[in-house]
Amino acid sequence: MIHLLRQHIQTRLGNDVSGLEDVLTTFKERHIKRGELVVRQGENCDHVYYIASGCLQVFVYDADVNETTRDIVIEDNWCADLISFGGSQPATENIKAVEPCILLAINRADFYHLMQTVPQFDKVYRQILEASYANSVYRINTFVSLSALDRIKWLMDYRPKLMSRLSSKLIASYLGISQETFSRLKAKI
Amino acid sequence: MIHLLRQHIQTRLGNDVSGLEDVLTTFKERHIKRGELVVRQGENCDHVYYIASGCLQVFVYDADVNETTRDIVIEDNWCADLISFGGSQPATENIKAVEPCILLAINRADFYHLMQTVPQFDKVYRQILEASYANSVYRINTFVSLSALDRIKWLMDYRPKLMSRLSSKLIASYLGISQETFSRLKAKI
DNA sequence: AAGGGGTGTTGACAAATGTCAACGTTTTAA
DNA sequence: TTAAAACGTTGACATTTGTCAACACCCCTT
Repeated sequence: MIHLLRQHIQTRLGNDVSGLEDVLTTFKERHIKRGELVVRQGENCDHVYYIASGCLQVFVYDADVNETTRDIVIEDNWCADLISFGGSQPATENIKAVEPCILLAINRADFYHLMQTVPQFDKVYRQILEASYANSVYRINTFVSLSALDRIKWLMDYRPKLMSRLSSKLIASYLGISQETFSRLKAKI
Repeated sequence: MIHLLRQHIQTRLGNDVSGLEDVLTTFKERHIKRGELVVRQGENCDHVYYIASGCLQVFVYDADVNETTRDIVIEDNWCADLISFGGSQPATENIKAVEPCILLAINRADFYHLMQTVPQFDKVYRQILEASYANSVYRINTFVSLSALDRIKWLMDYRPKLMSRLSSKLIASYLGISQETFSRLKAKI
């Protein structure tokens, strides 16, 4: 699965990335079953994951112990509790495989080693951060400016893959509405 | 006002930042009146701003042309449409001074020049990104997991300064609720 | 001092969304 | 393969939140 990561990086930084093979060999392949937790709230998130295949849910529990989904991340993207990873703090969120996943994982020590020894690697990290941030910005704007119905339409327009491949329950939680409301509003479109 | 920025950077990177004075002289001081727009949706955001004093509102318009507030940023923090700035794209958001502000601005060309010539400067940028991202994460989690009342309580606990110094109208828009609902729920606490 | 615009609060009502329950369907696990 | 569990939909009703209007208040400006 390393070839997917190689391609991911080359697409973004060009074909001439010095030290690329050193970077690639540092990642370990992990196979995760559907439903398995990759990061648990309260524990330290000391890896960053490249998703070679599958789909991860990033969530917290609300007052009634429902899972409320902050993000859904699919293959060819990065996922981690970056705040926990960067600050060596306990994770404030959980990360769960909602499909069987193949992840390429790098631990904190190796990560910082690469940051110092491979000049281009910090560009990789910056791009992960920028992409995660941009994603968050759009998401907040949907919450402050759109109704539930319009958030559904937004999701259909901008992340149509999610609608078809994930359970209604998960999508509803991602949109911040109940499963029943989601079912009813969907029928209206 | 440059001394505030110097202190901001030294607090985060230590007192021995090589090239720090080169960095500082690159910033231009801008005085902004209350109500003035710093960044306009559709135009390019080609500066990053350090807020020496005052307060900025980052917002978009909803379908009814109400301002819906994605973020509120106070002094000793950074503000920009980072997506527009980084990608040289039109800004998707507006930024407005909700108090008289003193900003320290750096334009894109100077910014990238510093990134290449001052080794530590990209750490500054990374910290801006990380802080912005962390802030977004918490904010999304309040929307997916909390009711309007609990979002108000969250704001009182985690950003109490905002409650006392900003108008109710602005806070309500930041919380994603109407002014009237905000007024009523406040009375319940 | 007087007028005007924005703000904050409150009431009455409407609209949106949540909760609980029921039921058929699909998926999972033994 | 079969039983159990989870899922998706729908109905009835409760709760939350929004909208519109009125009004008092404050801060401007003139």
